[in-house]
Amino acid sequence: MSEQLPASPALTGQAEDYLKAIYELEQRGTSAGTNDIAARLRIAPASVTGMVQRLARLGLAESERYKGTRLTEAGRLAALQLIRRHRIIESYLVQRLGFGWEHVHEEAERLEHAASNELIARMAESIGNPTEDPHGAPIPAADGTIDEIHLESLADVAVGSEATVMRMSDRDPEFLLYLDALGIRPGARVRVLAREPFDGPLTIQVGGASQIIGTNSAARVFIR
Amino acid sequence: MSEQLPASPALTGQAEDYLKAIYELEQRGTSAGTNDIAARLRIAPASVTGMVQRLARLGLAESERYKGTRLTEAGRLAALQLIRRHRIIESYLVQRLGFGWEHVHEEAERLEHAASNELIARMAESIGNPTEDPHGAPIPAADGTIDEIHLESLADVAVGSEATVMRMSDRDPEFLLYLDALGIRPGARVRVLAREPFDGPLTIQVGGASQIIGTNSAARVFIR
DNA sequence: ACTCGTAGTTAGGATATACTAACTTTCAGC
DNA sequence: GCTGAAAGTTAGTATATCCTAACTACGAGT
Repeated sequence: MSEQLPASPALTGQAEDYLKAIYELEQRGTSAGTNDIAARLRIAPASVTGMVQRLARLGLAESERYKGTRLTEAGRLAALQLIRRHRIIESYLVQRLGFGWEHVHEEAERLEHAASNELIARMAESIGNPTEDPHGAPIPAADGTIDEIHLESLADVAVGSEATVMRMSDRDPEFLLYLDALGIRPGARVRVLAREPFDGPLTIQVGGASQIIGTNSAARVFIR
Repeated sequence: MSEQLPASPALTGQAEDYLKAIYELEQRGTSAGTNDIAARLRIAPASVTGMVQRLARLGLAESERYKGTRLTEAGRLAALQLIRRHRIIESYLVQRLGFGWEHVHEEAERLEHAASNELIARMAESIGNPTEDPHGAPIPAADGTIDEIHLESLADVAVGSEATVMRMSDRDPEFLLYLDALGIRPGARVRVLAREPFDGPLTIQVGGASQIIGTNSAARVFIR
């Protein structure tokens, strides 16, 4: 009660960011290479090498020279705690403070390092302990349990079928605004009416309206 | 809307803390000496010298070698922005998330550096744009306007008179818990029934109950 | 199995903080 | 106006990040 630490005991915000980046890269299969991590955090690859070794020293990651980096169980836990904080903050900002879903990522990116466990617990409770954030991403439980499901993307839906929008990345405000304008958000039903040849754009039906969406965009929307 | 910076453009959290410390020291008359700042921030005096020079280079403070440090108008503004964030966060945590008033200082100390102006504005609005925080401290307006009033302390109240509790420091959870147990919080009416000689403890009446409080404690409670 | 291009690392430096130890100023009181 | 304690500064380090430039290792394709 009196000793609420921000997160893992004494990890810097930066180190936390690395853990999260590595976790997310591992998640999407792209085993976390130095360049991948660097790209994700928008820093130079040379900077990654050192931090990754530090994380290894702390027992949070394992890295073989010239091979990739993997999180240890401890590292995974720490990453999931951070992700939990991030997603609860996002949800809270949308539900209790009227933020648009396209803005909350940036805000959460900063707050996730400063919020105590108690604050997170209270925010979560205030919005009914949700299991998904506003972009459809699952929120890890306080003990690190999480339901990472593999979802197909809208780009892979067969012409004529219908799907439910489940999830999209939270990182790009412009993109989220675009999706919102199309009516594409978690829970929306989408029917693919047509697909142009040579990997061309899709014609889709969302909430009665017919829309065109490019392959790149469709590939970033996950459905079931 | 899209470019909400945390505070002053590109000040580190540490620099912000120095500004706040200097502001608060100036406020209580104690013109901000190197040792005063060091004590407030719990760092070595030697560390202060460098930062103070940096703040001077940034146009936020003026410091003469071996004399004290004063904020410039720009520094004062930046400090007030930070204080505004701090006090709004404290108020929000108490009113909307059920925190006890004794815990919010610590939490706000971290969040104040991470919260965007938009978040602060939304929090403030959610709780009706209060003008005082839970400890009775005035909340600066967004433009830096503030009502710093000099208040007398409970230790100075004449025996037999009654006063309204206005304010106390937010920094010491134990002390706040103690005050709370006595029924002393902003708005409470207190009557001084007796004062022991030689600067001795006061007997006070709060909400019907009669209590004893030491001079040190009474000196930290401000009334009108 | 050789050879590049890509991925990754090391070397060397910069910035922001903080610390301790040693030195310098100031100023209050004789 | 001297002097010693308190206040403040400088010097030298340390850590955590980050960067650029230069070098090395790996592995895919001939």
